[in-house]
Amino acid sequence: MAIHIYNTLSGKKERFEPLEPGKVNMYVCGPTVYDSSHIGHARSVVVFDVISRYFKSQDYDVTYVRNFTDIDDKIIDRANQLGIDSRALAKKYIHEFYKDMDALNVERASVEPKATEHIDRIKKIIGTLIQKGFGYQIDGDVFFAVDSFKTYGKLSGRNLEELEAGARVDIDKRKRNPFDFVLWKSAKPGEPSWRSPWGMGRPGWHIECSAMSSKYLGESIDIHGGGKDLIFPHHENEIAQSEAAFDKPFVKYWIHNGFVNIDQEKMSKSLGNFLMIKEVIKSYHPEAVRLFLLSNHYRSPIDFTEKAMEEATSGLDRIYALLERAQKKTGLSPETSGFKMGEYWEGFCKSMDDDFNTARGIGVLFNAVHKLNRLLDECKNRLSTDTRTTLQSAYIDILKMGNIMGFLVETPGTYFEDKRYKGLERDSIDQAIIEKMIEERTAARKAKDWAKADQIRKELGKRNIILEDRSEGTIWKVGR
RNA sequence: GGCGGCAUAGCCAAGUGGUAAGGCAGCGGUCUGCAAAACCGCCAUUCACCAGUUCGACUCUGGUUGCCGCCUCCA
Repeated sequence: MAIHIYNTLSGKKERFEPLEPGKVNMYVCGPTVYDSSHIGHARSVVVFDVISRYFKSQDYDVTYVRNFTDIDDKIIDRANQLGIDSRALAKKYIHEFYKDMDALNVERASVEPKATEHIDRIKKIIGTLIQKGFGYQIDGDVFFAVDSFKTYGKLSGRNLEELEAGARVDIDKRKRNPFDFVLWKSAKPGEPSWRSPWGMGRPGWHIECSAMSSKYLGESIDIHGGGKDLIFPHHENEIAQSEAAFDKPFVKYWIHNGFVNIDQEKMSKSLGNFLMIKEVIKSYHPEAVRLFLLSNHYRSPIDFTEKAMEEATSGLDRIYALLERAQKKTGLSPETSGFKMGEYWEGFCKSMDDDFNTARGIGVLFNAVHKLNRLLDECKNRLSTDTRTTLQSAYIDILKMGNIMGFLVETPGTYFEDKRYKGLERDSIDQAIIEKMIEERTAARKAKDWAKADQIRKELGKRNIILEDRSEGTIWKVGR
């Protein structure tokens, strides 16, 4: 079964055939580091993290490049505002990005290059573009002439005439065409700058990706990704630059993820409703965030709401509860090596092969959870060899699916313990008191003093403590 | 104005030209001292609306309505 990908360039799902068999070269636009990362960044990064993991699981040799834009107008503006050095600002937010993404269990990309470390290569490409007649210099600025690139607009499905009709771009009279974009920008006094044949300046936004992508992955690559908003103009401009400079198709498959809305509204500066990752993971388990982000198809918009997050949390609890139950009852081990993947893994792969349909994949995961719970209910005492094999197979499938989607990495014990601890902290509850009350209740139950037992449970309920009487003993958890 | 997307049960959400995955919530039951958890059963004769193609469409085509995104920095 081959992987099929929706390619923005063709507007269709296409069978994935890498340029070089068995290898995947993938470039994803990373953040401009002038502020903390928000939940929208999380979606993009998580989606491509899962795509990369899935390719690896299908035995592809993946080279994944995700850049940092660490020189840019916004960074300079913000740094000036704060009265600090723009390099220090960039460094700070790169550090924060890693902190957030580590918390979300995002794997590091193969290469994570920074624009400022590739200035020479950027200048070289700009030189080539000027020499080939695609770029022109005015004062200290260098522009790309969109009219010189015949297929300009092929990614976003626009043409220059249409664009001009509804033009709302800033009018720079020096440009030959309003849509010409800057390759090299002259520096104002005090701004970070590099020496160049066109004077002191810095790279334009788009050119860095052409430079870094070609350096680490080659002049033609398999996959280039990013948020939907990057299609125009950023990715359109990247195509123009790269193809004009190298005379080769730049990217075979373009993948774009949809937005995250907050309570049905787009995150925007005017609404001030940017939801930062560091804030979200204070309230919700990072794995629940991943489960939530992957519960819709990556191209669809997804609405971040408290309700949706609570549902994701319930779902995650359900899976961990099953894993715990399975381990305790049967001694199934999380060791996956040496076991063949079963029907659920197969179903999961089928979903993933269809344009990385994680939403369907999660359905398969819950089917497996359900099946295991049922089997565990049915055989209360002894397990037949057949049942055991079935159990082990489904169990490993679940872990493997979790591994691709980047959750279920904790042991159930740790997961629930951590959850209790956080709940206690949040509600300022004293654990010793809770446990003492539970002991009293256990004694009352032993004495068949149901009235007292129920009274204690009621008391605990008032403190948001929920009990479960299991055969091995009573366990407790903190409610939401 | 141009380009693109979406409309599936109370909510979220997959989906194939052949008759609607999954999750959350709800209801009935099993289990339990009672609960909780888990399990069993129920929960869209119907997929915005109207035409058309077809033996047959939620799935294809055309139109209508509604919502959203991009076109300006943005994941």
